[in-house]
Amino acid sequence: MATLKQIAKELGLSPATVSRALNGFPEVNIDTRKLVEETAKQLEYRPNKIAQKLVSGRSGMVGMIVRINPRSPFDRTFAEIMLGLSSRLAQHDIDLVFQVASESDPVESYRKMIEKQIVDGFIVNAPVANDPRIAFLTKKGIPFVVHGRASKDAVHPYFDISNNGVTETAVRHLAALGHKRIALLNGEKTAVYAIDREEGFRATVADLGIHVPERMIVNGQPFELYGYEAAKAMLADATPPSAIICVSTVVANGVYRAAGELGISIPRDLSVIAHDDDIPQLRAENFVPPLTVTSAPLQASCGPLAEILITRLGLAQGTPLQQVAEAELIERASTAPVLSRLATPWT
Amino acid sequence: MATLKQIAKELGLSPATVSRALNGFPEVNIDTRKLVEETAKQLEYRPNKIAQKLVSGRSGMVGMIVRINPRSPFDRTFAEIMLGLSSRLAQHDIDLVFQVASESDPVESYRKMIEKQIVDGFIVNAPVANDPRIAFLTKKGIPFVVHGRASKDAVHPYFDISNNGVTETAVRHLAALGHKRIALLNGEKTAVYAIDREEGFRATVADLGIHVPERMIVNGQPFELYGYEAAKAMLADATPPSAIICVSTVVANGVYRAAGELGISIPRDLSVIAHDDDIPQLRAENFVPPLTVTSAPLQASCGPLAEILITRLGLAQGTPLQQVAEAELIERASTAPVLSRLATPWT
DNA sequence: TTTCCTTTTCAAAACGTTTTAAATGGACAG
DNA sequence: CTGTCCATTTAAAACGTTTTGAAAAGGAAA
Repeated sequence: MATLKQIAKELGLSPATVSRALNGFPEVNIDTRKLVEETAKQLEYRPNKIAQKLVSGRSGMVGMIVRINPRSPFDRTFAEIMLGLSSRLAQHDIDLVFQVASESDPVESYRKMIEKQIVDGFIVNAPVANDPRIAFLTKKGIPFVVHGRASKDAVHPYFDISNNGVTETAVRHLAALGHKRIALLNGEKTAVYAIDREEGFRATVADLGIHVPERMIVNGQPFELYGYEAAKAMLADATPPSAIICVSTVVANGVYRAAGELGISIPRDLSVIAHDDDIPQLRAENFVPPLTVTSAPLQASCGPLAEILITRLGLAQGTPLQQVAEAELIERASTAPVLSRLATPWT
Repeated sequence: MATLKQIAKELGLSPATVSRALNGFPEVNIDTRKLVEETAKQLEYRPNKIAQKLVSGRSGMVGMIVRINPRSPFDRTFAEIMLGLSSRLAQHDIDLVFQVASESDPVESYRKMIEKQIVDGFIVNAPVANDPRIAFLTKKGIPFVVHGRASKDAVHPYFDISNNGVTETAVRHLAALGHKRIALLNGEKTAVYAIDREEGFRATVADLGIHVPERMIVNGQPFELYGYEAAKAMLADATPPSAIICVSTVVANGVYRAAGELGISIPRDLSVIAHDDDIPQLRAENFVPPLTVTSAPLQASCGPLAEILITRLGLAQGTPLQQVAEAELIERASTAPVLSRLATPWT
C-alpha cells in the first residue's frame, strides 16, 4: 500500500506539499494538486490512520464498555444500540471499540482503555444512581455521552426518554379505563430508569387518588421468568390487580404466561401494558392479544446519541448535549375497561 | 501522562535504554532497570499504543463486522459471541473494533477497514456458501477466523459445530422413540449451517429408511413467527408430522404456540426438539413442557475462536486452526414415544 | 536595481515508540 | 602498551503523517 512519502518521491515533491494537496489546503498550485490527486488515486493511496492519530493526538475511535454479567438486563438491548450507534458513527468515520467490563470495579475497564489512549470518548449505558463511571470520566475530562441519565438534574451529556412519562402515560391510560388496582412490575432497583418510572408511577397514582400497596410495586431483572413469577404471586393475592404495568415486553410475556396458566383472560380479567424498546425479535403486535405499549424504539435513540458524542468531541456543533424524548402510547388489545368486580380500590 | 522520553530525560538516560528496560530486554544493567521501572511507576507511565502500533505495524485490534439488516437471524446471537469473544481477546490485550456492514456489497466494509489499517485481523460470522468475504480476505492475506465454515472442506481457520451431527442426533433420538413422520424447520437456505443440517437430516432419515416429503423440510429466518406459521401449516396437513426438529429454541417457541392454539399436546401428540445456542433469555428448560435440545452453547465457542485468531496472528502457537465441536443431546419433556395413530410413515 | 509582495514549495521538527548499528568504558590477556 | 572481549549504553533511523518556519521564484512597484 502506497505511502505519502512514496507519492512525494514519485513526483519529486516534498511530503509536505503532497499532504497539503490531499488535504485540500489552499496554498497549493492547482496543477500540482491535480497531479498529486491523480497519482494518489492511481497508487491506491490511503492515509495511514495510525500515523495520523499519532500526530493529531486523536484516535478517531470511541469506546463502549458493557458489563459481562450474562444475566444483565442489557444484553438484550445493547445489540440494538450498537447496531444503530455504529452505523451513525461510521458516517463520521468514527469506529467503535467494544469491550466487556471484566472487572468487578466498574471504572477499571474505562481506566485501562483511557491509559491505552486508543479512544477519544465513550458511550456509557445503563447508568445507575451516582454512577461511578460518570464521576470518573467527568473528573478525567474525557468526553462521553450517556444513554439514560445519572439523575434527573444530570449535568453530563445524555440522551434519555422521559421515564416518569412512561409510567404516567400508562397509569393515566389504565385509570381512564376505570382501573383502580394497578400494579407495577418495574426493572432493577438500582437502575436510574426504574427509579424514574417508580417516581412517575407513584406521583400519578397519588394525583389520581389511587392507593397502591407496596407489595404491588416490585423490582426485578427484566426477564420473562421475573414477569411470570411476579405476576403469579400478585394474581394469587386476595385482591389481585386488575391491571399490570410491565417494565418491558419480555416481562409482559411472562405475565401472559402466568395469566394463561391461571385461567385469567387478558384483557377481560387483567389489563397488561408494557414499555416497548421495539426489539425485532419480540414484537408487541404479535402477542395474543396484541400488547398495548408505551413505545420508544431503541434504534431511534442511536442517532441523537451519536450526534451528541460527536458534538462533545468537537467534531460538530449545534446539537444540544442533553436530550429527552417522550414515549408514545400505542393502544392494542391487552388493555380494556375494568370488570366491575375488580373495580374496587385497594384499601 | 508521562512519555518514555520524559522518563529518559528525567534519569539522564537515552530513550533506547528506557524502552529496553521496560520491555525486559536482557542487556540492561539491573540497577538501571530497577531505577527505570520505579520512575515509570511513579510517573504513571503508560506506553502510547498508537505510537507502538506505528512502529510495529500491528494495531492490536481485530475487527468484527455484522450485517445491519435488523431482521438478520444473528442479531440475537451475536451479542453472545461478542461478549465472550471480547473478554477472551482482552486477555491478550487485543481490542475489538465493531462495525455494522452498511453497504449492500458484503466485502465493502472489510475493504474500508483494511484500508484504514486499524485492525490486524477479523472475526467473520454467519458464513454463506461461497462467501465473498472469505474469498476477499484470503486473497488479501489478512488473518481471520470464521465462526462456522464456508463449506465442509474449508481451508480457512474456523470454529464450528458439527451441523450434520445436530440433525443426525435429533433424528436418531426421535426415531428411537418410534417416530416415522419427522419434519424439519430449518434456518435460511443460504446459511452454511442450514445446508449442513439439511444434509445431516436427509442422510440420517435415508439411513433409517424414513421417507420425508419435501413439504416437511422448510427454510426460514429463525424467528418465533416463522416457527408459528410453519408449524401451523404442517399440523394442518392431512398427515401431520409426529415430530418437528427446529433450527433454534426461538422457532420452537413458535411451534409451541401453534400447537397450543390447535389443541395439540406436546409431547403426547407432537414431539419437539430444537437446537439450543443457550442464550440466556430464552431457556429451553423453562419451556412448558421443558424442551429437548441438541445443545452447543455459543459462549463456549468464543474461547476457541479467540485462540484460533490469536494463533493465526502469530501471537501464540499450538492451537489447531480448524476446530469442530459436537452438540450434546439434552433430553427433556418435549419428546416422547410416538402415538400409534401417528406412527404410520409418510408415503 | 532594489524592495516588497504573493504564490508555491521545501526542509525539518514533531508525535512516541522500537530497533539497528555503533560507541563507551572497563577488564583482562598478551 | 596494545588489543580483544564483554557489558552496557547511546545516537540515529525508522514507522507515516501533519505542521511550522523559512525559502525560493516570480512579478510588480519604487
